[in-house]
Formats: sequence, C-alpha cells, structure tokens
Amino acid sequence: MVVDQGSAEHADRLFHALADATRREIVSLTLTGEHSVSDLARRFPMSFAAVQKHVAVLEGAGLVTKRRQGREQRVRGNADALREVHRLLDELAAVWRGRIERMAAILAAPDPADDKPADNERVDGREHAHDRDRREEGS
Amino acid sequence: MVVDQGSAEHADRLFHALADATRREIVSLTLTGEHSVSDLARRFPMSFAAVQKHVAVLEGAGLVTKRRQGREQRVRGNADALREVHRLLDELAAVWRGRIERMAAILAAPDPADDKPADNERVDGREHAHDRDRREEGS
DNA sequence: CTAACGTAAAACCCGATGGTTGTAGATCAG
DNA sequence: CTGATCTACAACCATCGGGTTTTACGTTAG
Repeated sequence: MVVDQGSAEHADRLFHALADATRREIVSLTLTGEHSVSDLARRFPMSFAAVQKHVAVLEGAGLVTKRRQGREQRVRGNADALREVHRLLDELAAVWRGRIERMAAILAAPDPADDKPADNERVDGREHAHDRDRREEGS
Repeated sequence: MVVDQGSAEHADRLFHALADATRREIVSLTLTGEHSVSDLARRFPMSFAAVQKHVAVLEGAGLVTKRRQGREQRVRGNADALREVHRLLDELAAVWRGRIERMAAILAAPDPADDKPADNERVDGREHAHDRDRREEGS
C-alpha cells in the first residue's frame, strides 16, 4: 500500500504553503487573531485577489481556516498544522537519529518494494532495481 | 522595502526544498549515510538528471552537501538545516504561543537588536534573524 | 589507449504558481 | 432602493518547477 501517498501529498502541500514569505506572514498574523481577507489584503503590496489565492493555498494545506461572519470571511491560523510540520521534520530527523527501518515505512516512499536496510549502513539499491523501470544506458 | 529578504529567501528555499517527496526521501537517505548521486538516482523512478536537479535544490537550501571523491560525488544530509527549519516553525508558533505583544514589537520595530526573548530550549547558536520583513502597514 | 562510469550542463516540454484585471454575487450602511 | 464593501471566480500572462533527452568532460578500470 505504498505507505499512503496521501500523507506525502499533505506534506507537500504543507511545505509548499510555507515556502512563501507572504504566506508565512499571513500564518503569523492569523495565529495572533482573526483577520478578514480584505484586512489581510490591505497589509500586503499586492492585489486582493493575490492575497485571496495565498489564503486559499494556506487553507488547502490546513494551515488556516475560514469562517464566514456576515459578509466578511475571517481567517484563523491553525496551530495544529504547524505541529504537524514539526512532526514531519522529526520524522526526517529520526532517520538521522538512527531509526532507519522505521523511517523507511514512515517516509512517503513511492517504492512498494522498498528494502529494509537491516545493515548498519551502505544500503545497496541495486537488488530491488528490478521493480522500477530499468533503463539501459547503452549509448 | 523588505528588510530581511535574505532570511526570507533562505526560509523560502528551505521549505520549498522540503515540499517534494523525492527530495525529502533524499534527505532521509543522506542523513543515514553518504550516497553518490548515481547511487541515489538508481533508487528513484526517474532519470539521473532529475535526481541531480533534486540534489542541487537540496544543496541550494543547505539541506545536503556534496563532497567529491574520485569520480563520485557523495551527498550527505545536513541535520543542522533541519534544525533551522524547526526554529523557523518555532518562530511562527511563538506568536500563537502567547508572545503576541512580543511579536508585534518585533514586527513593528526596525531595530530588534536590543531586546532578546529568553529563548525557550535547544536553540543552538546558529545565526538568527527573526526580524520579519516590514512592508507598509495599512492604517 | 580505450571503454565504461559518474557527473555536469544545456535545450526543450508542459503543467503549476503567482501575479494581474475584470466581472458578478452577497451583505451592510444610509 | 442605492451605493459601498467584501468576497468569489474566471481569464490571462510570465515565470518557475520537474521531468525528459542529449552532449560533453573527468576519472577509473581493463
């Protein structure tokens, strides 16, 4: 079951959403308190629609939520999502800390035939190369 | 204009580099042990050049380093960069954790050098730049 | 020397992103 | 009702990102 590629996509969305200074600032602002979208838009040197898109990206990643109040849409940061990113980083670091076989499962490896490197180091990847496309470099 | 585009760009690069499952796996692999680029390339269902680009992105973000050994280029993960991401997240979360006025001061102050918050825990002595970019404030 | 390997870099494709403007629907103020 | 605001959404454009292939170069092996 390829370790649930959904979680990989979720991680992609989280990190991608954070890979923009404007969006990080929006997260910071909305963690402090609720702000309407137009309120946020006034703070940034770009159009309302642009900020709207940024909020949509953040919402898609679960980093903020919107709740309607009258004609305003108030944006609120989601601290749990930040904790989730923390956890993802810890998973990455766990490998380096020494839990290699555990990470192989946790990491969103798109490889079904992933081998568990019981060896101390130097995981040799050739033996499972049969599963993926074997490209011959004849030229 | 944007005061700290340097650190913002660095954060952009870090998060962007992590916003890809292949790259996260490369980080994981190279934190475990050194691998040559072609070694890594054999593990992923894509061309060598594609993996090479991924490694370049990671290197640009400081998440891995390369050291040449003969004709091979060995890639090694950099755990410090992961800690840096951790710290960036903590900065974001610090707002929500209750230092709202503190963040407001940081956001508003052009010179945050005078006051330092008692840093919570394992903030290793890496250079910190938590002055956010100041854009124009609406009213 | 010659062949194979590992790497680098260029040229190219195509979909995604980030920005713009414009239009339209709701909602609140007078 | 009329007008101002807030929001949503579509169309459009430029650039970037991730992938491919191809070519070239340095290094190791035979």
